[in-house]
Amino acid sequence: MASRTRAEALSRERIVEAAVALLDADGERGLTFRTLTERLATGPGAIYWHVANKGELLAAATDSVIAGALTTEAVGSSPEDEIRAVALGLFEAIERHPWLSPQLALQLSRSPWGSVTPRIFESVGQRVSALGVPQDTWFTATSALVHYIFGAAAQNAANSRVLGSGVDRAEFLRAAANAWEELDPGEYPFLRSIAGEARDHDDREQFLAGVDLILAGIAVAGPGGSTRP
Amino acid sequence: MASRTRAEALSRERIVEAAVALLDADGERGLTFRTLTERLATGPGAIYWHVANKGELLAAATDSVIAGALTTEAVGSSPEDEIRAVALGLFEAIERHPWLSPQLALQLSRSPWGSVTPRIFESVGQRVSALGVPQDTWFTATSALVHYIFGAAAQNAANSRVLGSGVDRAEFLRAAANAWEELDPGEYPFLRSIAGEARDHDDREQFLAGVDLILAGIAVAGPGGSTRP
DNA sequence: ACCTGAACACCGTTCAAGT
DNA sequence: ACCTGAACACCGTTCAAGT
Repeated sequence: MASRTRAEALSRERIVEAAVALLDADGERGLTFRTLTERLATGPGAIYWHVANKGELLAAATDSVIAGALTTEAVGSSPEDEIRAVALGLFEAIERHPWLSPQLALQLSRSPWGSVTPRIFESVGQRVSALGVPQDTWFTATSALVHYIFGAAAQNAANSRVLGSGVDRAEFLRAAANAWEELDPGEYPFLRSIAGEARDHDDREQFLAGVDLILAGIAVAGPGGSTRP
Repeated sequence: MASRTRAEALSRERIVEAAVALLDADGERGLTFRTLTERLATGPGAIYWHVANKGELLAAATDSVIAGALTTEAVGSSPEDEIRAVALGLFEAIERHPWLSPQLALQLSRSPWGSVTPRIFESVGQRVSALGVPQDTWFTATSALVHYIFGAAAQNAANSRVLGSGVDRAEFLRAAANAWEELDPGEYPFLRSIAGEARDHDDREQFLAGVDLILAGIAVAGPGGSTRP
């Protein structure tokens, strides 16, 4: 214990930084107060002096990574392109840090007024408000975009996690498609029908197609108000 | 212990049923093997005979509730109306069982090829394929709808959970809107601008507006292919 | 085949005590 | 003000033993 050199004074930032490293290395089960104290060469009490509990620590780790992903915004020519860039930035952040997706969902479902969700809503919402559609559609449009980004990125992260563990991508997609094709035709006609096209698709391309679909909806639903009869 | 009447033989269904009841009563922290064995008047070993581990139990509980929500489909006149009905059914299931939303996100991000996600994709996707848009847009369209449903419902469930604990709805919305209005105008111009309209809105109405927005996008993006230049 | 229940390894958190 | 580290309550899971 005395042999371990203490780098510098403990701080909230250093703790969050270490937490992110542990999460990146081993997922959520990799982050415990035991592993954290070992890495920081302290006791649990020291961490509790800077952080209220584990939930707050996870929230802070999530917030830190998301903030980083949102600041690297490529300035696009159009609001649409900027929205695509922000969406892709979040998509890639979740791909790099797969533990983010359950965590984002937890933040969303536990305290949507926390710091992470507002940050993302603000970033997307600013571009939505620049699209030139009526203000009363801004919130709905932003919601649709943000929720789609979270969900699609989560699903993609799950795939790449499997792929990360030494599985061939083509083989994985083939296996998944085959599994879908072997579903009961009476019960799962839809999944069977799209199994073929799932076999060879580009994840990023597919993701952006969804963003574009929602952008198209915003453009058409905007001027005319609701499309519902 | 001997005083407790054992209702009938233990089974996977009885265990899942008890798990749902515990989750409904106290959320995810309400379900432990201690509370479960007490409720079922057995030991942990008995439960492990029917269920592999806690993760599988949570997945089974989620699957059971979702299956119930999907079978109560109102047969609508148009595919659009049926999609709205399915969406609203899921929305209300998540509202009734708030523990569903983190759980659905977890299922999605851990094993999208599990039983819950395919079930929902199938139900929505069947209606999407009946919309008359080209087949190569089906998957994207279904993804956008499903992810939006999950995300928006999660956010709504978080709100109603706060409201459930004896907080007045109007007061809550006012407090949230006020909090948004007090954000740094330089950093959060968008959230500030929509704070007013958040003050009085109907949750279900708002949710369906998002579904309609995506439906509009499907209709317009469908025939012409991608809208991206 | 199905169930019992003590035991195990591990976890988040607390707190009196130090500096 | 900040840190130490033993201790506590609780958790999921196992397994030899029963029926």
